[in-house]
Amino acid sequence: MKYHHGNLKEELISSACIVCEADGHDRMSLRSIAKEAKVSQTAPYRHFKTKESLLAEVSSRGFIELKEILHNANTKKTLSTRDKFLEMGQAYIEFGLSKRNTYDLMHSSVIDKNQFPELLNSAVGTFEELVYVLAELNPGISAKDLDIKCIHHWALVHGLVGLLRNENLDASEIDTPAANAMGLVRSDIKSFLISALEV
Amino acid sequence: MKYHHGNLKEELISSACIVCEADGHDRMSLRSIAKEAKVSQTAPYRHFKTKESLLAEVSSRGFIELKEILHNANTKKTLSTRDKFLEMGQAYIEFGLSKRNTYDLMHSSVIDKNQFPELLNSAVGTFEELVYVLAELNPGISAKDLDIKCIHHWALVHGLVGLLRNENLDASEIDTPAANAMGLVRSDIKSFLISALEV
DNA sequence: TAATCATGTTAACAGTGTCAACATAGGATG
DNA sequence: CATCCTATGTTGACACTGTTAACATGATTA
Repeated sequence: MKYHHGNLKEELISSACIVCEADGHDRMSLRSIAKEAKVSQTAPYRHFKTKESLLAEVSSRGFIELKEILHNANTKKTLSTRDKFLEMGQAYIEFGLSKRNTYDLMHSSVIDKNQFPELLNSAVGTFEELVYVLAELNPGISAKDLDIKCIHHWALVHGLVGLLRNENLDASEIDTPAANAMGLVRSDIKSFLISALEV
Repeated sequence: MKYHHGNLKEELISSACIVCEADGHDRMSLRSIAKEAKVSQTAPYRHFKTKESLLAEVSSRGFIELKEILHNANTKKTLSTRDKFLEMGQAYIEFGLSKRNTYDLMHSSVIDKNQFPELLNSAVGTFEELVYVLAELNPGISAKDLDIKCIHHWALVHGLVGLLRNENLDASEIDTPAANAMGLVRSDIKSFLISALEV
């Protein structure tokens, strides 16, 4: 039983990633993940100033993973630019729905991104993938219009994730226009994207 | 000093609404709002089974207020249908940005909406305002297409709020495409809506 | 008047983030 | 090699949290 762990910081982060996704970031306690690493409850404070800064690391990794996913969609060589774009949209939504709690953390206000420059970088970096493909899709577009188009499409998929995630009406216990529409979109996200993005 | 408060439930709710908006729902403690009402820390449990159920009430009121705001925008008699629609979009975004923390709570996953039928009703009820104006704007549209259009536009404004809220880059401390675009859109939301909604 | 019941209180529990004070190990320096 | 420094661990404590159980009060109702 050695006194020093050797790889504690990394283990805490990856453990936090797992717990956050499994239980939600608000249900994750610093003490519990310290215990999981077989380490005292205050050991994490040697590596993270606060709980928030550990969560910032988790969030940052989420953005990095999302960026990779988008990048993969954007570099499928067999696809046309338009299809790459659609693929990215689907990939984004899939990430938001499958990594639900992590996605939640990434857009949560419990972390002040301005306090964590690295996180801020990861977050805005994700944006770049969208810029690339939209530039390719709209040759000759002005920088300003390109930026606005990015916001437009990003907002759309981000908003859709929010709606599909929060209004979990797929249990179809209630019968309202909102529930019906949600189910409709969910069952065929690609068609929705084609009509909404008008590409 | 009377033993019974008389109007505790209502006071707790309105107090919770204020604190939630001021500090964020995660920083609100049941004890602090009990103290504010000059009542013991366990008194709230006579009116709310858990803290979550008090937050559900706050969230529900948020949806009701939002619905009213949208309804007001939708019933400005001097406006054309198209302008009413734009007004609603702006009003939605304005609500999301000004009642930031309340909006956060409304879309937070700390409350399981399925456990609070009244909250669920308030939430989906907000959707209806959008249905009305879009139906008027698209005469003869099929029910299915109408639903999908609603999702589309709702997702757009909801997503935009999320982006503008989370990536608080208006301090312009960093200079990236994302930050620039965000500032651009923020400074003229109406123009953005016109181009994005293509109305 | 007497009983019931909604609504308050106090005391306690387990759990939380965080800090101060101390312990240990391993690498740098003489 | 001996010594010190620093990074990294531990223990104990503090104030705070949500929540429950047991008890008190006062208004309504039989």
